[in-house]
Amino acid sequence: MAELVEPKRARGRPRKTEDERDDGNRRQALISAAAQLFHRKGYDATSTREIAALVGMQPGSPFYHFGNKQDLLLAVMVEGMKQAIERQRRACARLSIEESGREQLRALIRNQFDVLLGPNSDFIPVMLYEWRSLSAEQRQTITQIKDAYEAAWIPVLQTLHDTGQLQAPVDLARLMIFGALNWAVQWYEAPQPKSRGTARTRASLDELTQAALCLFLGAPQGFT
Amino acid sequence: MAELVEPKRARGRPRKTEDERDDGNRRQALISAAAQLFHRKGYDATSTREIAALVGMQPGSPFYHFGNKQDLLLAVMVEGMKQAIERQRRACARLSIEESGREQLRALIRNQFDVLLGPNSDFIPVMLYEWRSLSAEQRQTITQIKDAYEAAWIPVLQTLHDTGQLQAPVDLARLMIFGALNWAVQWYEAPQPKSRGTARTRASLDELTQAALCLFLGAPQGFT
DNA sequence: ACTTTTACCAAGCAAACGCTTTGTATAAAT
DNA sequence: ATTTATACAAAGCGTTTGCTTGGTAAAAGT
Repeated sequence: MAELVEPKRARGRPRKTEDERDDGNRRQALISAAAQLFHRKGYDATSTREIAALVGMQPGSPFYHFGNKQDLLLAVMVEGMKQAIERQRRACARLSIEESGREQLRALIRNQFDVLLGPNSDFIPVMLYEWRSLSAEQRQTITQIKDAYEAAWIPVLQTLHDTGQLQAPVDLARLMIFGALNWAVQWYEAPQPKSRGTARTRASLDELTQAALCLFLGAPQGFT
Repeated sequence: MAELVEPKRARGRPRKTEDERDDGNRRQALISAAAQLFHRKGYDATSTREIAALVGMQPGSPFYHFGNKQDLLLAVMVEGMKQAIERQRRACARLSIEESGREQLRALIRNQFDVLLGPNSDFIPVMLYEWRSLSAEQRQTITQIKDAYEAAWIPVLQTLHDTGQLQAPVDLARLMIFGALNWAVQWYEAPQPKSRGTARTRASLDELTQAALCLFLGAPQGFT
């Protein structure tokens, strides 16, 4: 957090070798700061001045890295989806081959909760709740990326539907399941690790995952 | 729609009899216009000038009826919840006594979709997606009203849980169910009544309700 | 007849906003 | 040694914003 403000970073032209180098970690700092503020206060209620201040820049400087405020918003979303897709890919790859449909769905749901509520989770909530502020073509861009992310869910839900574990139509089920999960950013508060007198215990992400599975598929049971 | 702009309404002091009169339909027009614009463009992206223009007022005039922009937002939400609670009350009252838990939930879900997506449905989406723009005390106000609205769901879900039709914990189930339903405002498009060549048929609110019931409770079945 | 209250209009103020422009220190490339 | 591209700082421009102020026509009350 303090690291973002202080370092008075290296200047001058970095080596732009054929693999195109590390490509500006100040730019990345702007994206992170923007994600944080967009998440906490919303896109319209966040000024570019605040974002600049959070990374220790002057008010006009972010516009060297981004053409305008909208482009910065798009960058936040693209960055978030890049991470989410990569994590989903790994979560699916971890599953042993021919795992049950229920366990496949569990892995997808758990990953979604992680992306929504886990550490470093400012990006995706911004994408979910601020996409109205994008231009039409920007919307098209992230819609494509989002479709690619959601595509992984369809075969899993189809299998569950075919085996009778999921009764609702697959396309509507997908939309409603995403709703149930995505809505958690509105109410979820992470459990405190060790506090003395907090009244109620807060649910962990594993408990949320379990509850979601029960809600959509019912209690675990043998084969039909 | 044209009615809002034209009439150059009656002036002068209305009779403030002991039942306090009809209380300003110009004020109501402002609330409706604000709901419409807040829903379409968001709170921050809507200026008070636009709201004034939509009802045919000058830029400063809304501030005669509302102390500030936030108060107008709160009025939109309170108005929406008032309607929603009244409709929910009527929907529950229509049910015959000792109806099954499943049918009670169906009535609640159907009403929720109506409130979210039916005609005159600008108010509640504004409440769901713009409550961050309220002050702390305003948030408290609508939280109380919302809790009263959601309270009707708890005994129904508890019954379904006790009879084994709903396996997930009641409190988490409630949150996730509301998520699944509320999220529909992000993707739902009403079905066109009579068009020639629209590719896919869009789901009706009844179909959505049926799909939601199947998703949460599974296929309908006899008694355990 | 007169006073009061309502419901605005007309005009504008101060602050904040996104963004542009100009200048400059630094470091890589030549 | 010189050039060139980077990564900003500094200043500010024009517009939009929420909101205020002062005035006023007309209905309602006395």
